[in-house]
Amino acid sequence: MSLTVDNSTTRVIVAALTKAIIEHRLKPGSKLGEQKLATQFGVSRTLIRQAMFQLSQKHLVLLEPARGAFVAAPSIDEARQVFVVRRMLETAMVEQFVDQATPSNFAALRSHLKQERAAVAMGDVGSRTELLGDFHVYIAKLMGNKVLAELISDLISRCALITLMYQSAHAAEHSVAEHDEIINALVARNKPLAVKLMSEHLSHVEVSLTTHEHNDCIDVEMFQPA
Amino acid sequence: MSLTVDNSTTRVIVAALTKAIIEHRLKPGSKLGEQKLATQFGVSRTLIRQAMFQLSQKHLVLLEPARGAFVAAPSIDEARQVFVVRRMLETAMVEQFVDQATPSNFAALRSHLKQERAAVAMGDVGSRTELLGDFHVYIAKLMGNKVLAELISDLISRCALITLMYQSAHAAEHSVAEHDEIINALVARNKPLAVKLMSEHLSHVEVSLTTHEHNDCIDVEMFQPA
DNA sequence: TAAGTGCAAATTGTATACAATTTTTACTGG
DNA sequence: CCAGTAAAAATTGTATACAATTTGCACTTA
Repeated sequence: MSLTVDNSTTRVIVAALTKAIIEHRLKPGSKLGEQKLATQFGVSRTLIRQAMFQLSQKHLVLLEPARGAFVAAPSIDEARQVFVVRRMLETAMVEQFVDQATPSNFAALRSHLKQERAAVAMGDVGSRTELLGDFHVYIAKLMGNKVLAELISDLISRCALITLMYQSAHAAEHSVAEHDEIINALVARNKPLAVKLMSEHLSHVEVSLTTHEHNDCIDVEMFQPA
Repeated sequence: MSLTVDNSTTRVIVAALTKAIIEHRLKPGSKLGEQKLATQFGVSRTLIRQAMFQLSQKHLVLLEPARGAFVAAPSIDEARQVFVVRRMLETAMVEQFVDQATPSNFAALRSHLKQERAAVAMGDVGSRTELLGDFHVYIAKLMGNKVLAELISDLISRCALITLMYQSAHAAEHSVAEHDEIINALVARNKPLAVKLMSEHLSHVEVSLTTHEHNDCIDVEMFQPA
């Protein structure tokens, strides 16, 4: 998201809660009481409120006026909209990248792919999803467009909840394989193929999510902040 | 931006400051002291801090840790990046809109254009720029994609400072004329033409901004909150 | 029993108080 | 006169206190 702010304490809280939400130790719909969190983290409500603000920006929590903060429960429809936007943005991005990419850019992507493989092999859901998403952000960064990179990062984090909720280990492996194909198309400077592969890749990810039904789990549950 | 939060008091403050920044009563680079603003608005620093957070999300102010808030001074280069992204997003949007738009959608766009003309005729810089930007957001809304609408809205507000800084009345009229042409292409379901016109339109807006030099004005100045 | 009412407890919203940091100012020494 | 430094003032960061609102529960009543 790249908030320019952040006194690191708040950042720690945001990171911990993000991890907890992503790992489903905090379930969608469950309430995040300020005092409860404040005592858990050993800080005042002030910092918790700041963290809630930032998490709401990441669409990980929903702030309801005078009622409090709740872990977001994004609808499948919202996720679908996100993927429509991602296809728009990322096919155009790939198209442009093919024209301007340098050999070192390709090397960087290949290096990143290696990390993805490692993470998938390890089986840690959190870092796996993070790295799979970073692949897309990384391309934007290599193009030197910070705005684009931030935007894609936002879009990915926006449906991170859904992704984590539904993406299986198998689908993760599939993603890595497709990233590999995309890189090959980029290296070959095959623009139509790269665009096609990226578009299909995003569709696959989307389908792998939306085929599952959206079961609202509203259990409130305790969690340990690291 | 659509923060889900907001107790209306903060919203008022954000709106007032946004207006002040956009109308250059608060100049880029000038400091926004918390206590000063708090007394001006007759509230506590708490609400001012909330407002600063939100304004930093809109890229209208820059938050520097332990140093305070400053009116943003976006670089021309950042604006250029924003326009690269907008072209990616909005050409794809138009492409899709041609396929799915209904006659009532067209009527809605025409109606909006009428408002734009009125605003440009009136000469109020603030509402003029707002309406010109809304045209783009409106298309996204008509497509039923809230995520896309929010995103485009963010992108527009992101360089609102620059737009306001440099867009002349003449350029505004030009924009309205181009909006008109775009609508005509959409109504004719002429996809390639619509895409081309949208792309060129965004380039024109961009050029009309970047041809000016970026003079950093760092004067600190008082302002009256309505 | 189910719905409705009103008070009590809990929770969020805002203001204020205190701590930590930065900026300014005044002073010293070269 | 200028650079460097230390104390003072101002400003931001965090915690706490109080106000306003919501939630929960006991109780009444049809």
